[in-house]
Amino acid sequence: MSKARAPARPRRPGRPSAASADLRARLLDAALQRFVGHGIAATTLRDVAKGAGVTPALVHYYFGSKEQLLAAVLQERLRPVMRELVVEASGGAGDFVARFVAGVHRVVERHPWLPALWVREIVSEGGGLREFMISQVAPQLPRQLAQHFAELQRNGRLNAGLDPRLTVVSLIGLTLFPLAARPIWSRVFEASDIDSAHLQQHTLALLARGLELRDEH
Amino acid sequence: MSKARAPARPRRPGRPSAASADLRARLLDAALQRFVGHGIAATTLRDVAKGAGVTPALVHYYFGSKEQLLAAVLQERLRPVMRELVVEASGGAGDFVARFVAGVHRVVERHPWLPALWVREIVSEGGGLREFMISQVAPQLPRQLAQHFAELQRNGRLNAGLDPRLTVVSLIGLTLFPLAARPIWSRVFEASDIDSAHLQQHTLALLARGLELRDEH
Amino acid sequence: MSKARAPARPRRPGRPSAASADLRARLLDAALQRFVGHGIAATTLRDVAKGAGVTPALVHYYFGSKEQLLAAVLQERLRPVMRELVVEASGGAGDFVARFVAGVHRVVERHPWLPALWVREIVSEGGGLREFMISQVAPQLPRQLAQHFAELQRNGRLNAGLDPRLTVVSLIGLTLFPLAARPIWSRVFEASDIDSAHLQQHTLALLARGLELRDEH
Amino acid sequence: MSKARAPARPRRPGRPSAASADLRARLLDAALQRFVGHGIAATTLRDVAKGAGVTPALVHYYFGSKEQLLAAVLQERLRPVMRELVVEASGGAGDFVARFVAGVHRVVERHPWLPALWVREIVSEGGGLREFMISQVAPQLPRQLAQHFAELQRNGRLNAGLDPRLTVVSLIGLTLFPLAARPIWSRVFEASDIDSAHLQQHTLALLARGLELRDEH
DNA sequence: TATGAATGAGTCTTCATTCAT
DNA sequence: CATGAATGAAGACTCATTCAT
Repeated sequence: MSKARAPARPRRPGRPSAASADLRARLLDAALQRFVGHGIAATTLRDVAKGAGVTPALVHYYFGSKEQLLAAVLQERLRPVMRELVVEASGGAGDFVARFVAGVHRVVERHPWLPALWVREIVSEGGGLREFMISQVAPQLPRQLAQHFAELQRNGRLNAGLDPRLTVVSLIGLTLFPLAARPIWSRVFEASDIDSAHLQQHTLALLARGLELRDEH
Repeated sequence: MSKARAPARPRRPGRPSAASADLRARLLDAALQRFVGHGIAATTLRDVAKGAGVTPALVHYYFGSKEQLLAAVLQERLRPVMRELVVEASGGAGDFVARFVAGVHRVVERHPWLPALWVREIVSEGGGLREFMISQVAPQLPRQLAQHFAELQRNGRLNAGLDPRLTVVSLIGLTLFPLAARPIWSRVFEASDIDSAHLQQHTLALLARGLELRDEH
Repeated sequence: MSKARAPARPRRPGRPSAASADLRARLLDAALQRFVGHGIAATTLRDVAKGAGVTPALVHYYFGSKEQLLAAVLQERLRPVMRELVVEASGGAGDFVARFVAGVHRVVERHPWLPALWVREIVSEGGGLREFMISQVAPQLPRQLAQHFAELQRNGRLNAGLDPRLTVVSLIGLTLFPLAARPIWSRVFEASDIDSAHLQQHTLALLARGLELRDEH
Repeated sequence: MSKARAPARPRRPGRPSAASADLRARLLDAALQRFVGHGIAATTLRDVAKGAGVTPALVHYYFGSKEQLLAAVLQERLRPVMRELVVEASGGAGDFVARFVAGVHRVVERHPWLPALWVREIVSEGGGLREFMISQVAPQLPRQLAQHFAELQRNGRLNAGLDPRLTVVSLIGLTLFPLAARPIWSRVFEASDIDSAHLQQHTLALLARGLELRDEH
């Protein structure tokens, strides 16, 4: 992907028929699946084509280039899910964090591929989506959260020893990260008994005390 | 047809000359750097060679195969660092966690590439080192920590709402993960003011309260 | 590390276009020519490609692998010719041998590459086709011939000093072998005057007496 | 071998020490063994080196190039054996042929690798030794034999239907060739009972009648 | 005398891409 | 709208050869 090639001209046909729209969706799904399971860089058009039961030439024909296929997956598959993660930065402090944690779990339940993709392609150095994340998604949610935490702290309703910005990072490190790492700790601890509810409960138990959240009376 | 040969002769010379030992180290460094920055799967021998200023054939000559190059990097670069992470699972409870956090930071300061590699190749689905981690490294440290937490909890010295095993996960999600994601939050929050000490302080502030650690008097 | 893929997709298109069928045939011809002239092991895809005026990648595209190219040449070029060699093991004794010798010469006239390929890849130690020969072709013809000779011998119509099995070997050593070695004796004896008919006549003169074949009256 | 490379300068050291002469012999033996078993073209210097327990660089050092290694094997291993094949073209006619057949068998008994090498590298199209054979060895023996047969025929002591030159070819096709093909017919006919004596007897039985040899009274 | 280090060229194979149909 | 055919560039790996030591 990173190897520069001749720039691919945009190819999308004028107005896709119903059948073609279906096929396009299947291609995006197949691509997303490979991206999640094997990484963007390691995914070949042949892989995607095989996953969708079509020829590699077709995949190229629909998207013009591998790069544009990636862009399409981002815009049409990842971005909507990212939007679902947005949480109202309002309400009582404890309630707010609880809603965030529950929100992450709810989204992941609907899109179980999210944590894996997020870890590999956003958190990882040189991940294919990091730029996308920073420029398109991040400015909105994390900064809002950080500002909200800062305000709570000013009002004495957040543990004074914390950094509001790092608190956002911690929040993600305690929600999305454990979900991404689940295959590992599940095996290491033989923890097949830990389900989503159990995990949420643990996370909230840690955060409630750790953040010293105090709802306004 | 396939001209079967010995699969990959052990290439390391009996007693390498000084120059050769240097070069070997340079190759390992170059490989590690690419592994960290672009992923193991996406790293070609040509990349490594270019990074070390030699020909691809030489890389193959020194290690016999890409697979053995990876093995060498693991044994001689990653494994020693992993060993440094081990923390005495003893001492007062609060002290113990503080030592863990400080230990992670100390190791990462010496080996800044660790978090990135860890995220991509261990946490990521299908990461090249997950098996290495689970089979070689993991059994020791995480289980010890989990048992230690369980004991603390039985003695009423750990937040009763937590799961001892997930507490280990949380610990990592609050230390190694923020260090891996630093390039992101550093840019999103324009947080060039946050250094290692500041990050540790935040983490400990969250953990001290969150875990409700109580040292025995 | 090795990016496992399906080992070699069956590449032959469902219904090849006329042009593609032509090209495929040209590739098989080019491969056969190299196999005959330089040996299977020493033939590279580049050689075959150059012989057919295409790129090496195309050869791989058509056959999937060097191994499968060889298989195709065997099935579609060698096997049919081997079938032509089969001789009815019946009729009068002298007539039978005459038919065999004439048959070999007739086949070789049509496929002049046969003796050379046969010597290098079947007779030679480790030849690429020996297994193919022994398992696919040999069981039929040579054993039939040997049994026929044995029966003739029992009936007193074959030289009693011979071994029926070795007689088959002798038959080949007096027909296929001289044809394979022709470039040599042709040069050594400057024997450009010896044509196929002359050679057959010599062979039959030797065999008629040597085998002491007696037709039943 | 056939790929033209930079011409290798002759390297043989001035006067080899005893140890070096031993080593040289071991290298020649190892090379011959590989040549016989896998063919000249498929034999790498590494193969030879491994067979002799030395480094590939040493093989190259001793012979200057792969081509010169081959030349050395020819001169010092094959040529002496070829000389052993020479038969006095004299004596009674039947006796003469018997001596030839016995001679071939005797030589092969001492150098069992001869038939295989001969088939692959002399008889085979493009074989590495064909030129060597034609230019260095052939002129002597085969022509002498042909002339002898021609004389015998003029004197009515050889089957008049034969071609004296082709008779030489037949002689070889009935001796050296069966010995080379032995692994095949041994398996096809499950003929482990056929030993050298049996084979000679069969061959002589065929030739005695076939050639209609008549000793002068 | 011998060899470890090093390399350019070549091995098979895969990939994204183009294009005629 | 879709794809089989075709290819240049790159993938890991091997080889004969050179050269400093």
